[in-house]
Amino acid sequence: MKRPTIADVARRAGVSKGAVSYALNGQPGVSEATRRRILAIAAEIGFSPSSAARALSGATAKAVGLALCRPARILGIEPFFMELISGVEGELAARSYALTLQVVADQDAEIAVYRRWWGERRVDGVFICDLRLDDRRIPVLEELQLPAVVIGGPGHTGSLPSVWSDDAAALVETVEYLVALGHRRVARVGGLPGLLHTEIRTRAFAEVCDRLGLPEATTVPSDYTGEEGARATRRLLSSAQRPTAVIYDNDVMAIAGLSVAQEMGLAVPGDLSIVAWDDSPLCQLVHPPLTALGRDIPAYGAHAARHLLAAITGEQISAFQDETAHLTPRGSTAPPRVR
Amino acid sequence: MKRPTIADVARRAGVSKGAVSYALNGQPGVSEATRRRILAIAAEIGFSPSSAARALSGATAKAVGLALCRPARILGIEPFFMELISGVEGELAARSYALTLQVVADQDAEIAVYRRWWGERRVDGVFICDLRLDDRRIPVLEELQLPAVVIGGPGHTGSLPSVWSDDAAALVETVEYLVALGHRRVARVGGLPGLLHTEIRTRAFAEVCDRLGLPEATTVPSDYTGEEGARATRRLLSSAQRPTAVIYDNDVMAIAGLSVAQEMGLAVPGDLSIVAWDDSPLCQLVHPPLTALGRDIPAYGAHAARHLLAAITGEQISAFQDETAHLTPRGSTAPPRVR
DNA sequence: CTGAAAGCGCTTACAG
DNA sequence: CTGAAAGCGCTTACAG
Repeated sequence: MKRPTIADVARRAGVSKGAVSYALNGQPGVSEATRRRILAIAAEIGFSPSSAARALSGATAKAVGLALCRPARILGIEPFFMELISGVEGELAARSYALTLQVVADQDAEIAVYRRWWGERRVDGVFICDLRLDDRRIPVLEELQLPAVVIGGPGHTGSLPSVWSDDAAALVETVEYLVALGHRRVARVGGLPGLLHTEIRTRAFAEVCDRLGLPEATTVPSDYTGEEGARATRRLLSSAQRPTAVIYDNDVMAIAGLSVAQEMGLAVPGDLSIVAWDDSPLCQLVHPPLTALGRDIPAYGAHAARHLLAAITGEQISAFQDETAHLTPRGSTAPPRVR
Repeated sequence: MKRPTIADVARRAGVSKGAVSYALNGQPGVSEATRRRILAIAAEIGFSPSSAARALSGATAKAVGLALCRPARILGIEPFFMELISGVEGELAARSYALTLQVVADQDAEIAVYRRWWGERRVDGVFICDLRLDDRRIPVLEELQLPAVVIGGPGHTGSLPSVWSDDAAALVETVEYLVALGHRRVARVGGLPGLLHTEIRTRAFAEVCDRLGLPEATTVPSDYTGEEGARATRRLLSSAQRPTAVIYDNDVMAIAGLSVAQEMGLAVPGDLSIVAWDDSPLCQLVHPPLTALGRDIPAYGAHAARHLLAAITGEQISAFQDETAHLTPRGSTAPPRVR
């Protein structure tokens, strides 16, 4: 089947190709009646302008890029990215933008992808995830002047705009809640060290514990997998002064921690309270259901997409603060049992 | 920063644009020495050919499309798609193909996306997931002659090639295993009705139960969510002749079923054995760990990608049978406790 | 082996 | 308001 071109539409409408282009793009230069007729014909013969031709003649590629740098098993098990993508897509689809996805092995590969996309003019802009301290991607994107929105922060984004959520505040709220329940020995199983949001949470945890006069604010670093979450939990629960509450940096580790507690004969929440960051449906599937820090991730993605599209059209945008995660208490937290 | 074009490379190399094109694409027409020099210069100034220009001049778009038709919360919670995408990406990246992802609301929207992609020449081919009986997407893709690979089957793919796994065989193996353990009342919580693989499993379940002389092979339809899995489980466990073993069509429903059993005071596996289809890391996070039917999903995606790329280059390909899921027995299955 | 040129399908000033 | 034409950056026959 032959793809219809703008010339086919022009011929059938009895106008020039230029007129068709104006009509399609909502530009002045054609009468309203002609525009209607052209649009009707285009729809009738199933015409969509060639994205290549459009991109080549100076218009935009109508595509944005997302490079993800996580191994397959972590990517699969964390609902975060798919929920984010769903939200991004909603916003993009409304403007007929495509999302180009690439899974990369490391930061060098990711930077190479950005350079290639830029050279190929394949995307009009990109999202940056998993921001790091001194992130090497930032200066590259600044140099290329490729529109970009950082999903994360605050700060450490160079001159790039960002969409972020106040993790420090959410963590403080959580610790204060646990302390209000009567907990004094609170520990944390953290995400990958080096990621900005991990560091922000770690610092906030240390500060709030210090402020509230809690003994030692232990953060055990981990990598978001269930295995590591389980191992970290065993270590914490085997110590002489074991914690009565643990905060996990994602839901999968929290579920693994719950299993470990049960396997070690500790009652949840009687002997151990558990809080999960990222409130996915998984948290409500286990027994007891997990108290969790949640927020609307698809909406977060939608905001990021909206800002990226604005940046592409040349609007001057800066940092946007998304909602702060809120705590939903469920069965996994309670006052510590007196021993 | 200005993007380098083929003309920049040609100028610096002192050759024509045509020569640069030949050198870049490994075509004859330039000497080996010249080719090397051109490639070195291209690398030096960071030149990547414009994908738009390339696509416009008759070459391929160097992109394939994947449209996903599931709501955000299901998309997020099922590791399947992200694992599939990871595998697809590995194969695509090796050939510098991009993956264009689109989340759609329903089949009509999905079909519209295919027509648009085709008209825009945005992709060279597409993957089709979640095959249905009498799938309306098949004739559209045949009509458009857009290269496509169906991820699913066997059969019901019209003239399109497919990559599939023998779900019927896996289900039979599972039921036979449960019967060998001594189970007689086996039930199943199925996936979305209408999806081909759901129907294949349902039919295989009915047949094997009949062959082995088991009483009534009940399949309760569901939708892959934990809530529905829990509800279906409550219904099954509340019946007079409750099953002693349940097979779930995904891991999330199985985990929900485990919670329901515990909430109803039934021991797993003593009173109830549980088998999950899709052996994600989640299955090992719960207590007891779930016996599961698993296979290598990233590899499945890689095979699909390899076949799609072959179809795009015009190779004649047909159906490819991937490995059959195999059962990994864990703590959630055992002989039924005598009552 | 190399160079000059046409053409892919659009967009967008520029005349009418 | 409309038409003719240049140009985006490649690929690929066609001459030399």
